[in-house]
Amino acid sequence: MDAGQGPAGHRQTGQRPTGERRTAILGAAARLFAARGYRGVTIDDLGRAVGTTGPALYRHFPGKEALLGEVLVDISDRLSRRGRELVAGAGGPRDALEALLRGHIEFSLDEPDLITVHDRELGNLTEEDRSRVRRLQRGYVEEWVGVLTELRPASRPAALRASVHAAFGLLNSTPHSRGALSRDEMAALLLRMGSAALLAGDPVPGPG
Amino acid sequence: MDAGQGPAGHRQTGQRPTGERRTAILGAAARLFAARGYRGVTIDDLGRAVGTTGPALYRHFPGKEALLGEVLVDISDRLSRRGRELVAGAGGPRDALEALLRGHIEFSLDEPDLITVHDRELGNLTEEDRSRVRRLQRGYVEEWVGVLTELRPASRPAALRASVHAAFGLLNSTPHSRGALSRDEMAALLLRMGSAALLAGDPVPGPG
DNA sequence: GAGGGATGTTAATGCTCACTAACAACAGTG
DNA sequence: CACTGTTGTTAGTGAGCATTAACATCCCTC
Repeated sequence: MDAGQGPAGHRQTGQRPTGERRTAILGAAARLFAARGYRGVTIDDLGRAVGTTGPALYRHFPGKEALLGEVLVDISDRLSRRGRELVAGAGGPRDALEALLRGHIEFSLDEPDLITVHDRELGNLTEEDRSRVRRLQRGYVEEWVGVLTELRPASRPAALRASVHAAFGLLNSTPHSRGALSRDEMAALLLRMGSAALLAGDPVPGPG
Repeated sequence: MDAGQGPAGHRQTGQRPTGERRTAILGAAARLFAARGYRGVTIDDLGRAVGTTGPALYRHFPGKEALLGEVLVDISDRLSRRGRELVAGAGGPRDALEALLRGHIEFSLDEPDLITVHDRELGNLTEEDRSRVRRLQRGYVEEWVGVLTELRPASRPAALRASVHAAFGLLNSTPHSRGALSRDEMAALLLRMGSAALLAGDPVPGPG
């Protein structure tokens, strides 16, 4: 039915297996937006970062806003999808919580740029992209809230949601403490702290 | 030696007791920078927010950058000064930690705008302002680290520092969970979570 | 080897915005 | 009431920047 290739049917030199440039631009965008903010990065900066000039970007994306949109939707999508999978595959709420913590920590240690951009740049999105990202974020939060509901039945949903946001703040702090600890030490520390914080939400922690 | 008034020797109508306009501009700057980011706010926005036009701002500040500088230095200064006082007035490390937590929570609930701007806009500062802010922030962090050192003698300084940054992330999450809980409920929740997180830093929490 | 699509390049274009100029109002002081 | 300093106002001015136009390449297909 078709030639079996993606939208751009190139090969041979191995330079463009499919959308390599596109992916490179998205990566550079995440990195630069994290470092200098959306408004602090110009089209020319982005082009230069991937070895072309600025306007070449318009061959791959309709504009700067769309670029940011794609980056943010991608992060939110990966986080929420991962959360759903982890919870589904866990044995019980305790297991699920640890899996969520480990998953989020892995993400924040591997991709601090994406974490940084994640809710710093919501305001620069199209109305449509913004609501997409918000919906995905809400879904991810509710995944955590669902697990916490089983572990802290005495807490109201509003308190659980606030707890989850607070835990995200804790877990996402890695961009602020770069390099002091090894990756494994940092992961272990965040796991202990995050776990303790989330389970400390109830005024009376012991059994009902 | 002088007329006994500030730099602007006005009164009578009661409109400008001293630098009222100046203070209003700083407040508007904090609010608008928090909402839309430094680059997303124009001089005209700032003027309009305080009932004048944009260029009037230059009668009070040398430029937009100086405005941001003053806001950030002010926050950092208040936080670190407060931290020093609280620790000095505490009975022991346990007391001091609780005082630091309560103080920081109060600040973040009372001035979410300042918290939001605090480390989001460091990159837009003059080199000089940036290093001033960094020095103040470091002092504040070290205040916390000093207290934690007594409570968790088994932890290395790097781990303590990372713990403190993580706790700040947790405590500063309030802008993300607005209005769901009452102020007092939120304060209590953050105190429990922050305390648990900071004391959970050691692999083995018990004595020796 | 001509046609065509994908991808780049350089040169506009037009808007936004920080900052400056030139001028006005006004209060307190001699 | 002239004098002066403070604070505003309305028009520039010039730089930066996203986007578009017009024009090259290159590769693949026929």
